[in-house]
Amino acid sequence: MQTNARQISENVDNLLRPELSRRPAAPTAVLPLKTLCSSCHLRDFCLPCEMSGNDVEYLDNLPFVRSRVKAGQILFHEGDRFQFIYAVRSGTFKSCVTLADGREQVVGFHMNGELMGLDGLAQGKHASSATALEETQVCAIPYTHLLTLVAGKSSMQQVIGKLMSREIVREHSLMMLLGSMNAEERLAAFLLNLSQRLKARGYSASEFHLRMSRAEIGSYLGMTLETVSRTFSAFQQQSLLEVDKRHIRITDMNGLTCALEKHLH
Amino acid sequence: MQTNARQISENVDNLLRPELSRRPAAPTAVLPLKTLCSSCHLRDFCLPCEMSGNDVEYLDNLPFVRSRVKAGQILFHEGDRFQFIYAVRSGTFKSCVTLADGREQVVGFHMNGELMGLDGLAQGKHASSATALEETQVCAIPYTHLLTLVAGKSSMQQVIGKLMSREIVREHSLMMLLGSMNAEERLAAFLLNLSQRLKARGYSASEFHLRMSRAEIGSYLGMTLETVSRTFSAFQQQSLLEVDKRHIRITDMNGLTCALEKHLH
DNA sequence: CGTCTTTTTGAATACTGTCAATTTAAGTGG
DNA sequence: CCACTTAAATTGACAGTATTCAAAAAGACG
Repeated sequence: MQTNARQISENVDNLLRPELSRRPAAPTAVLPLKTLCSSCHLRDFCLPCEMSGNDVEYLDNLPFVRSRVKAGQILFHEGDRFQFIYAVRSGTFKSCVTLADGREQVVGFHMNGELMGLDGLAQGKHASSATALEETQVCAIPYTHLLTLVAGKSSMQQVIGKLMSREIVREHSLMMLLGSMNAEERLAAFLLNLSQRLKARGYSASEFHLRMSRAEIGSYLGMTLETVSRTFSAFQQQSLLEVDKRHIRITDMNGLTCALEKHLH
Repeated sequence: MQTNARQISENVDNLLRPELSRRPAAPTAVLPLKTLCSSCHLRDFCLPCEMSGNDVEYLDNLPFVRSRVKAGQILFHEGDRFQFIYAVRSGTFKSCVTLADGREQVVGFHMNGELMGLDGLAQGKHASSATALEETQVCAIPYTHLLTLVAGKSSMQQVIGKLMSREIVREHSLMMLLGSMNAEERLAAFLLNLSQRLKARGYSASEFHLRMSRAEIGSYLGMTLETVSRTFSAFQQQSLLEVDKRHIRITDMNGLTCALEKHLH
């Protein structure tokens, strides 16, 4: 499972600061091709979002590195030194926190254009780990470079603050979900959220493939994998979904939305 | 319950920008006394924490305003325009998010030195509300002023990022709690966290008064007020605590810590 | 083609929620 | 100061939802 994750992280690091490099970078892990933020097809979802055109071109001076992470590999571990924030270019990640006794909790799923690693700033160490759920590509953005780049540019400083704040808001919703929803509401909220994010990226809102296992969904939603499976079956019986393993087709979007508010009489 | 909260917020605003004031500021709500960050007794917990001495003195130029909020009053509502971040000077707040159907979830309790309102940056509107649980005092720090003040001072920019990141990390723990702990573990985690924060502020770690109701604790921990009450009784029977309504005495700190890990065999 | 993992489903259990009654504390007003 | 009202907390009985344990089916992979 968790193979050369640190290796990759080091490779990214080494490319950025070759003078510190001890080992040659693994060519399979790093894509030397430089894509500029200003011309990136993800610029409306990623770091550049909410920036003015000028600011985005300013971002092009950022020495970030694109890197591949294969399914099951870990991009960064809990406790790793915080150096980069990562933007997902393609594929899906999960981020997890681990309890002393080994219990693991999925705290987020991340798809293209979304940022990971912002929780590392607090302690200078990552507070969660990020694992690829499929073949993925990420941009590793060196945080200190980003800081110096935006110094003085208050419009750009704001953007980073906003992105962190957005993460706080996102976690609020998840706490709401975990704290006061039943199994059906949780899964409905999860699917509708996924649907929206896919739609915003130009994919179908009603038909998609889950990149995560029942166990991972369960960990994220605070329930067991069996309950996740049963709830999928229940939705199918209510003719809200068609489920075939990880392939989902939402046949009654309104009905699913109602399942979110079913709790009240 | 929720009386002149917006009023107070406006008063703070008006004091800072008197040219916009329509109504005189309520003198009971605002304390004109200026306390400097550099000489504040909370500087090690609040905004100045992790700043160098020079930077803290720089903070003294910040035109923040101290304000009183009485028990039950709301400092800011969900959806209010984001202008200030608030630092608790004394007393306790809860912050809540509300679902469309009216369900409310407590997402945090805040005591002296802790910041509130950072979630408002994302949308320019507060994503949660803050309600005083007792007689309180807060410093209202105008965010745009703070931004201009730290512009160019990268060491100070960092601090704001760290504070937001810390909030993300804090919410991770709560998600862990809500997602994978049972009632006893949740209450134990809550009490131990409270105990630590009180201790850090020079109060007793083992004996304290809860400022929040059973219902508020329950909302925060994702359980009903009855279960909270029963779990308090259970801890009392296990001789971990002595409970008298809201007065708590932890008689077996180790035992309580063990209750956090009881879930494993 | 066999092994391993993932998913589904069933049955029994356990935990927490719901409903209800009681106690205690805290105000309120005559 | 006391009767009255209201709110908060405790406790019991019961119901319901989700978990646990177990088994079987369906893919995925070498």
